[in-house]
This record gives sequence, structure tokens and C-alpha cells, in this order.
Amino acid sequence: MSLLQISRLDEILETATNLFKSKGYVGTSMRDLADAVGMEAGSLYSHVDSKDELLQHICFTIAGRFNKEIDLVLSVTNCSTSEKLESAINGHVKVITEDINATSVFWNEWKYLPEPHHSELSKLQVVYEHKFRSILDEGVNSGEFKIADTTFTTMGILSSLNGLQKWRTYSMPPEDLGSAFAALFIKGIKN
Amino acid sequence: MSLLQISRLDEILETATNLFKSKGYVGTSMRDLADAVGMEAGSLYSHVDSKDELLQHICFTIAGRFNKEIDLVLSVTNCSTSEKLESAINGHVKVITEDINATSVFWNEWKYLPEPHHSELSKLQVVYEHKFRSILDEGVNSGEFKIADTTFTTMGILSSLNGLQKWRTYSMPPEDLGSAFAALFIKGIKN
DNA sequence: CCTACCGATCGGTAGG
DNA sequence: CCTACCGATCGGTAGG
Repeated sequence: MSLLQISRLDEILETATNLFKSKGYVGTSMRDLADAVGMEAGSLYSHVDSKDELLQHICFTIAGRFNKEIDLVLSVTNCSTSEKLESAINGHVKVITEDINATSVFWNEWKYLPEPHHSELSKLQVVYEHKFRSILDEGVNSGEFKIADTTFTTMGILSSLNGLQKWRTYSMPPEDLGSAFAALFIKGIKN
Repeated sequence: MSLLQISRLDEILETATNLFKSKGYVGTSMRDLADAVGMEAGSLYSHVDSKDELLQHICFTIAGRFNKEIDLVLSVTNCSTSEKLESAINGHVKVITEDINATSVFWNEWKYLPEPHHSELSKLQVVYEHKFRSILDEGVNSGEFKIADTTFTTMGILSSLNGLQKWRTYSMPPEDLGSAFAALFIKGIKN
């Protein structure tokens, strides 16, 4: 029983995520959040220390998931670089689609994090991009890929995937999106 | 002289754009804006009717530029579809890089527009995406492109370009970005 | 978890 | 374009 039970704090975090996504972090008041979970504004502070803390938790949870996924991909050795890239893209898409609200907050609201959290998260993002780029570099070195500027291509691919959080609808099941992105970037659209 | 003169309203709009970009629309107060242009908060209202109006102006200006660029591309007939796609990508990138702050506000803050403006802008975005997709459809019909899902590919390409507003740095001059994106999507990275 | 409240700040207005 | 101000709301706290 208790393993399946959702704690009050978890409920507050999930509700905050939904509100931050739809109204923005600054546009969501602690009273909005209190109303949504069914308590008074002041009572929230027996569960969390501050509004900032909620945003911190959401952003670092998502950043952690992104880095965990890419580390998993980089630890595999017996596969082609194309397969590795497809795995990395699939992992990235999985993090986004499995919690679209939290990912949305992560990307659109992290600028409101106070220091030192803002700088810490920025570093995590840079580390992630470097890991992702290392796959492209590996493919260039092995002759499997032809890429003039791996930094540009890394950002181009990641931007495309991250845009998912703003799509109104998907034209395919979420689990197919990763492979579709991989095919687009690896083969291109030229016949 | 007067043709080169920047009106007080233009100065307010440009300053508001910069503030909305860095602090967000909700996170920017009319007092922040007043300080930045060197007047008192109440005085702003002799130039604008409301805070909303500033956001409206920024968002609809950018949406107008995007649609103007794509209409220009669609009016050209004597070129291949690949060339047409590259032109569309170049036009899109041009709008972004020529006014990165305004484009950033357009994408990240338009959700705060009150109705009916929010719905109007949403329609403009859908119209733009349809126009862009028509280029891909044309390429598929002529056999020039091989695309399983043009809706997906349209969103994938546009998401990638729109991500530009969040890039910390460019690894190439802004005017080269469009062609680099076009090459990435048309040819892919496979050697 | 509630009641009652704090000082600060919000978008916007009246009158000059 | 300024001064002075409006009611509303903000994040957060004290005491129970």
C-alpha cells in the first residue's frame, strides 16, 4: 500500500508542474497552487521552503534524466555510430514524452532559477550537449558520418527534439517519434 | 532627419522587447520598463494603453514577418523544390536572427496574450506551418523528396530552426545558418 | 494544516 | 511627462 501511495509533497510537485507549464512560473502564485491541491496558501510552507524550491526540483529532475539516458547510450560499445545516435535520440525523446509538462517547465522556466542553481543547471546542459556531440564526432572519425560542423549539427538535432514540447499534436505514436527523428537526420529527405 | 528619428514609442517597444526576453512578460513590471526608458511608471500610459498591447505588437510583428517571407518563397515558380525549401529555411532563419529578442518573446511569451489575440496568433502559426508543409508535399509529389510524414517533417524542421533563439553561441556567421540547416535536412549526415 | 497578517509590489488612473 | 494614489495580489511568516 504505502509503496503505491502518493505523498502530499508529490501531489504538490505534480500540480505545480502543471500550473508552471500552463501559466508560467512567475504567473503561478502560491495561492493558485494551494487552491489546486486544496489547502490554504500558508499551509504549503509546511511542505516546501519556498516557491523556488519547486522549480529547482522540477528542473534538476529532468536534467538528471537526460544525462542518465545519454550515459547509458555512451556505455554501449558493440554497435554502429548510427545505432548509437538513434539510441541517444530515442532516449532524449523518451524523457520529453514521458513527462511533457516537467520537460516544458525545464526548458521554458529554468531562467528563473536563483543562483547558484541557475549556473549549475547551465553546466549540466553544456555537459549533456558535449556528450551528445561526442557521438557525432565518433561517426565523423570513423567515416560513418559526413558533418562539416558537429557543434552546429548537435544543436540543430537537439533543438528539433526539444521543440516537441510545443507541438500541438503528434502525427504518430510517441514511441515512434525517436526513430522518425533519427531517420530524418541520418538520411535526410532527398530521394 | 525625421526619417532616422526613433520615436519614443519605438524606444519603449524595443526596451520592452529586451526586458520581456530576459525577465519574461509576467516578470517584467511597467516600473522596470519605465526605469529602463527613463520615465515614471504612470507616464508610460501616455504612449501605450496597456502592458498587453506591448506584447501584442511584438508578437504580431514577428508573425507577420514569418508569413511575408514564406509568401515570397511560394510566389517563385522557376526553381527546384530543394531550392524552394532552402529559400524558405533561409527566410525563417533571417526573421529569427534579424531580431532575436523579438522572436524569442514571440515564441516564449505569446501564451500570455489575452483573447481574441491569442487565438488569432495561433491561427497565423497554423497557416504558416501549412504553407511550409506545402513545399515538402510538392517535393514528394514530384519525386524530389522522400518523406513518410510531411507533417512530422515540417514540425521537425521548424522546431530545429526555432531552437536558434536559445542557442548560446553560433559556430558560424548568422547568414550561413540557413544553408547549413537546409543541407542538414536535405542530405542528412550519413556519408 | 488554518487564521490572520506582514511589507512589497503589481497594472493602471486622476489631475495637473 | 510627473505626483500621488487606487484596490488587488504577491511570497512568506507567526502562532496555534
